[in-house]
Amino acid sequence: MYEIFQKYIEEKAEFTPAESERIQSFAIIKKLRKRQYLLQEGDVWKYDAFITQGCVRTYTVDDKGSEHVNSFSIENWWTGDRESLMMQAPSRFNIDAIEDTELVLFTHENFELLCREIPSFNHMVNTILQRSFIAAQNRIQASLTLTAEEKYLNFISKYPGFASRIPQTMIASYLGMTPETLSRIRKQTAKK
Amino acid sequence: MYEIFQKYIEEKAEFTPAESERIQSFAIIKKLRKRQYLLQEGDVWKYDAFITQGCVRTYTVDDKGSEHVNSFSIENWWTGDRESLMMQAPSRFNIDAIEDTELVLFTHENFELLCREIPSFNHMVNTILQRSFIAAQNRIQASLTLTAEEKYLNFISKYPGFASRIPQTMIASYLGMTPETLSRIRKQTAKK
DNA sequence: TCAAACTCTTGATCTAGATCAAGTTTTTAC
DNA sequence: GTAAAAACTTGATCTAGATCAAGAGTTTGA
Repeated sequence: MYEIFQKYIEEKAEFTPAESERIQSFAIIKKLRKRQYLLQEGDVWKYDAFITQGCVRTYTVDDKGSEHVNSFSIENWWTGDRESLMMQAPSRFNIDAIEDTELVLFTHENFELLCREIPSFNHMVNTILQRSFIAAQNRIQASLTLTAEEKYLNFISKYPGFASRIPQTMIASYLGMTPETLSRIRKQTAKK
Repeated sequence: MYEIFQKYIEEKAEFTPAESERIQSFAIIKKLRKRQYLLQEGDVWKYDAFITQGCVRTYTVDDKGSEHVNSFSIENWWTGDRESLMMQAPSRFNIDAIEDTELVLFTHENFELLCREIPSFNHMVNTILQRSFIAAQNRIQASLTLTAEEKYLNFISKYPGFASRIPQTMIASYLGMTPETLSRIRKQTAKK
């Protein structure tokens, strides 16, 4: 499924055939079965990972054993733990597959090499990072200003399609509320 | 106060004298009096802004007129609205000075030019962006997992010194709680 | 320098959402 | 195909933190 990644980068920037080949030469294809881990808490994350098919979640587990979902990533998105990658430190996060998933991985050394060698690749990566940062800012803003119901409505309007493929329990966790609260909200909003 | 910025970039990367001069040639020095705006909601943000002295806050105002503080930035940090900058769209944020403040501004065109011309500048900017993203992720994680008291303790341990120069009302807003709640938490924790 | 306007504190009360509990439906795995 | 395990729903009750209110500092600006 490398073609999906190929198509993605060609939409974002221009590459010569030689550059495309260079990029592909570093790509590692990885498949995950549903529930399989991509990263476990305590391990150091070493890749830049792009999803070509499927869906993963990034979450932490607290002292009481409850899970807190930090993010979902589906096809045409990136995943991983940037903090662990950058600091070369053990990750606080777990990442596992919600569905059978296919990814394209690059070791971070190779990824940085590509950034240095290919200006348009570097520029693309930078743009993606900026967008990720903006999305994170918006999520913070939402968590400060919205009620539980507004958070849910905001979520489904921002990510239509997610609600149908991700269990409600996980969505509730992502939104910072209990599954019971989400269930009641859904009942409420369905009426309207 | 350009020297403070000079010192900052030299700690982050290596620059030839010609490069340093090139960077400085684009710098705009800006001073803000306490309460003065750097950016008002509805305006398009056009700069990359570094604080050499002082402190600003970034916040939104909701329909009911209440303010929600998104972030504080002090000397040796960057500020601005990346979303407005990137999309060239009116900002949802206000940025104003909590203290008399001095900044170094670059128009975004000049800033991008510097990124293209000077690889170490580009690399530095990229690193900063990555760190900002990581910080945003951590803030999301904290907002999902911590109680009000834990959020406050986390804040003062992460940003010692902030508590003494920023009004409590604003800190409460940043942490997503009311000033009354923060006041009570401070009373509680002072005892221990 | 002094009144007006903020800022912080403390108490009383309220409420959105959490927790606990139990039943129902859906998914999974052999 | 079916039993066990998850996932979801619904109701009853509880609680962290919000809201409302009022007094005590502190800052500010003419």
